Amino acid sequence: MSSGDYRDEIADILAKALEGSGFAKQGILPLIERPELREDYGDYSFPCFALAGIFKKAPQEIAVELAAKVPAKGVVSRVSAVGPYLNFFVDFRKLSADVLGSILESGDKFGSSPSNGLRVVIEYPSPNTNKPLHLGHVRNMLLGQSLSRILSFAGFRVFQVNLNNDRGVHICKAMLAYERFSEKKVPDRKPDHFVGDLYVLYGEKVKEHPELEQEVQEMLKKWEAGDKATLRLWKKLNTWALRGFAETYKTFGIKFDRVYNESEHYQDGRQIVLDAFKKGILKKDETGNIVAGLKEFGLPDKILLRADGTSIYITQDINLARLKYADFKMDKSIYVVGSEQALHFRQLFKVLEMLKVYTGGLFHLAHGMVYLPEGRMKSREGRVVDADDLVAEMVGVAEGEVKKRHKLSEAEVKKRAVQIGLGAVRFFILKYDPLRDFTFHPEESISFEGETGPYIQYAHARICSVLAKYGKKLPSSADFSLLKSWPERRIVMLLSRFPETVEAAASGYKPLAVARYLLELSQAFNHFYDTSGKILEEGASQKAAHLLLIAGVRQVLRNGLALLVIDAPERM
RNA sequence: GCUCCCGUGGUCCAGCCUGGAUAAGAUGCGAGCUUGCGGAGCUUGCGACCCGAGUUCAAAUCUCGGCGGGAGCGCCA
Repeated sequence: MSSGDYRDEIADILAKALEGSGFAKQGILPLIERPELREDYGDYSFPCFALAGIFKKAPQEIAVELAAKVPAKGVVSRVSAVGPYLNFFVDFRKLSADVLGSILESGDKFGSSPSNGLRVVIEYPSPNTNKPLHLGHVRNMLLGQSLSRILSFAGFRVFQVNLNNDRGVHICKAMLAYERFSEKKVPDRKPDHFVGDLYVLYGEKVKEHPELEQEVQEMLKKWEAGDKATLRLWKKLNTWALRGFAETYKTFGIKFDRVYNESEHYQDGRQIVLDAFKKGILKKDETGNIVAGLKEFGLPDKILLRADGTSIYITQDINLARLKYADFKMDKSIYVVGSEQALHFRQLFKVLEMLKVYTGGLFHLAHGMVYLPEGRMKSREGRVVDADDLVAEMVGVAEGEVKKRHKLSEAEVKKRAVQIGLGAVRFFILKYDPLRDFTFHPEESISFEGETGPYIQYAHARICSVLAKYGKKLPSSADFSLLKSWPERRIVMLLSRFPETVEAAASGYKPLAVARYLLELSQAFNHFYDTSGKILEEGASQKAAHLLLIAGVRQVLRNGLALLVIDAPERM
C-alpha cells in the first residue's frame, strides 16, 4: 500500500503532456515541489519558469495552458494554474485511504525504511572520568541517542560506542586531592560526584600550593610507569566515576554496543604513525616530532607523535578509528562532539584518509554550548549544572504540575513526572539546530504551552482519551471522502509527509526536523479537535473516518516521539 | 593575523545544502472562545530576513566585501 508519495505518478502525467518539448520525466521529477501546506496551494506544484525558454512565453501563460491540457487522472483530481505555478491536487479519498491504511497497517514501523545494508558507528559522549556529566554532555547524549534511533529507523545498522577518557593529568588531580586532602575515603554520595568534588578540591588547593602542579606530573609519570600503588588509586577513583556514569546513562536510557577505554589502548596509535613515517607519508620537524603535512589541504599541519615517542590525543584517535573498523566494519563513522573541536576533526579525518586507516564516510556532528539563565539552577560559584541535578529538577517541576491537576497514587505521579520532565528536557534541547548555542530555560521547557515536548505529549494524550472513551475496536475502514475540510486534509497531508521527514532527518543528521514536524502535526490536530464538533457524537460513517484520522495522528506522534526518545504517555 | 560557525518581528527560533507563490512557528502584547470527547487547548490582531555589491527571469537562500557575536589556530582533550 502506498503511503502517499505521488511525485512519480505526477511526473509521468506531466511528461506525457509535455511530449515533444524535449522536456522529459527525469528533468521534470526534481522540479516538482511539495509546497508549504496551505489551503490555496496544490498538494504538489510545478514552477513553469524552466519552460519559459523552450516555449518562448511567459511562465504564467504556460501554466494556464498546461492546466487546460494536463488531464486530471489517476491520483490527480484537479490541476490548476496560479501565477507561474501549476498546482496538482491529489485525489483526496485515495490519499486518505492510502496514508491512513498504511499507518494502521505498519504501526510502529510507519515512516521507517527497510535495511539499506549500511553500517554506521556513532560515538558519544566520550567523557573524562574526573567529573560528573554536565549540561553539555546532556545535549551530546540526546543528540547521539536520537540520531541513532533516526538512522536505525531509516534503514542503517547502528552501533553506539563510547570512549572513556580515563587517563591523563585531569584524573591525577582528583587522585592527588583524594590522597592528600580528602577526609572522606569512601563516596558518601553518587560516586562520580564524589570524584568531581575531589577535582574541584584540587583546583582550590593548587591556588595556595602551586607546587602541587609538579606533584601531579610526578603522579602521571608513576601511573604511566605502572607503579602499583598509583594504579590502585587510579582504579579506585576511575571505577567510582564510571559507576556514577552508568547510573546517568540508565536515567537517559542509553546503552552502548561497545565502550573503549583510553587507558587500554592509548599507546597503540604510535605504530601506525611510525609505519606511515617509514613509508614517507609523514615527515619530521626540526625537533623530531612526526608531523602530517596538511597545508596543501588548507589545514594547519598537525603533530601526530611527540619527538620523545609519547602519544597525544590525535594519536589515540587514529588508533580508535582502526579499532572501530576492526569491530564493526562500518560504512560511516559519526562523532558527536562539541564544535570547538571542529578543526581537530577536520585534521583527523584527513589524516585517517592519508594513512588509509579508515576510508569510509566520516562526519563530525558538531554542537554548540548550552547556557543557563542567571540565578536558578546555577550554583553559587557559577559552576555548570550537572546532568543528574538537571533531571531531578525537571522531574520535580513536572511532579508539581501533575499533582496540581490530578489526585493520583505516589507511584503514578512519579511515573508521569519522569515521562513529562524528561520529555521536556529532550524536546527543548533537540528542537535547536545542533550548531547553535542556546540557553536552557527550565520553566519554558516544561511550560506545556508553546513549542514544547509536553505540548506534543498532550495532543497524544487527548487522542488516547477520545479513543479510550470510544472503547471499541477501531473500524477497519471508513468512507474517506468525508474528510474534505481543510483541517482534515491538512492532517492527512502532514501524515503523508512523515516518511520523507524521517528521511531528511537521517540524511542531514537532524533530529530537529522530526521535532518541528511533530509540532506542526500537534498544532494541526489541536486545531481540528477544537474546531470540529465532538467526534463521539457524530453519525456512524463520519465518526469512523474521524476515528481513523486521529488514530493515525496518534500513531505518527508516537513514532516521531520515539525518534526523539520521548515517551508518549496515554494520560498526563 | 588566519580559519570555521552564527546574524530572521520586542524576545526565541525554522527555512539556507538543492534559489521560486503572501518568510513558518513560538513567546510577548491586544481582543475573543470555557464547567471541555482533558482549556496543559483554540480563534483573531500587531510585528522580522545585519549592511553593501554581484550572479539570476527570480536571492533569507549562491558569490564577494564589510559590520557585529562566538569558537579555534602544530607536542591539552
